[in-house]
Amino acid sequence: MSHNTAEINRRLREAGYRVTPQRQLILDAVCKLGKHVSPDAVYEVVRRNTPSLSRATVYRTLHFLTEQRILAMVQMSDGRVAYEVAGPEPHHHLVCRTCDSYLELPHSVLRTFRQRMESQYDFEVDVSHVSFFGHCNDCRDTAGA
Amino acid sequence: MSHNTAEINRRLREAGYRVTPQRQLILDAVCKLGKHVSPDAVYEVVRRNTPSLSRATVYRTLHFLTEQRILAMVQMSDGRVAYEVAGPEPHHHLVCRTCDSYLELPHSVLRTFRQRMESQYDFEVDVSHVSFFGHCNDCRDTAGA
DNA sequence: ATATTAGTTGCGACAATTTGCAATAACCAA
DNA sequence: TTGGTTATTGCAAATTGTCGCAACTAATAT
Repeated sequence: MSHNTAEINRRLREAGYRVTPQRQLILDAVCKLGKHVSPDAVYEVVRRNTPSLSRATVYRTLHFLTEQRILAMVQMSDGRVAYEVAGPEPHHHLVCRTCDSYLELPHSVLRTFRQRMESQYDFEVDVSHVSFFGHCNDCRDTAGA
Repeated sequence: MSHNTAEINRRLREAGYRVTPQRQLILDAVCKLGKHVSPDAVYEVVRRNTPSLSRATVYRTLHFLTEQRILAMVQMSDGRVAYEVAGPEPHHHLVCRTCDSYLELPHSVLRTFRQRMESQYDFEVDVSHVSFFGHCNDCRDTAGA
């Protein structure tokens, strides 16, 4: 269990939201499945114990937990999204378009970029969990261009 | 008309592709609709003149013209994509999560970032038309956080 | 002009995700 | 513990985007 259930529940209730069995099941599933979990994978896991839990609830809950910064959403190269438990420090991803593997970047790599956008464009960039796409060392030779 | 039809047609034919009425209609529609056009908006426009033109063709053609670098694909904040006629120089976007407006950034802002990823991680970042999300000057006050 | 051939299209089915709405149940107060 | 309020769920339908395949047609050579 890589998340503090009691702490999370308190946060949700304080913000006026409810702690439901569905939300706990879905969070546990993401947690158990590890990094870059697809909505469908979550659905498959939770439905084993709770067949009545609907797909719509999975999607809505993943969004909700992301808004609450309990989960983080990661863009994959095919346009779909995956989720992971949000650590204390946000980080970024280099996602390979060919093999879908990824590297994690420290949050700091975008610090100066963010400051520049701030001062030059008055635009506040959301720099948590940005995905960059391209080709990893193994795939760049075969990928052409 | 912000694109050179004859030049584009020549490029396509030289690469072994065909210039079809559907492709021309779709390109004209993107052109006419301006920047950040959704696939559905394109579909609605072209079907007025050519009701038989299918949704699948719109999606396939937008992808195709993007691969040919005649169009550029832009990620919007809700995860969907929009298209625009690709200028000679690629550029990036700062997209506001609240009002969906956007600012354009010169291609050069990511040059050093790209070089850093290259040398530190052996990862070749695709830096054409990257979208960053956040809040523009008008929306940041009301957006909280 | 006509035939050839291979790139494209349209259709229908499918997969992925979102949304409206009525029923349910978490939370809080009494 | 009970009741009221309202956030949340489940269902089903609607959206959005993809895919396989047979029919079609743009481009080229004859």
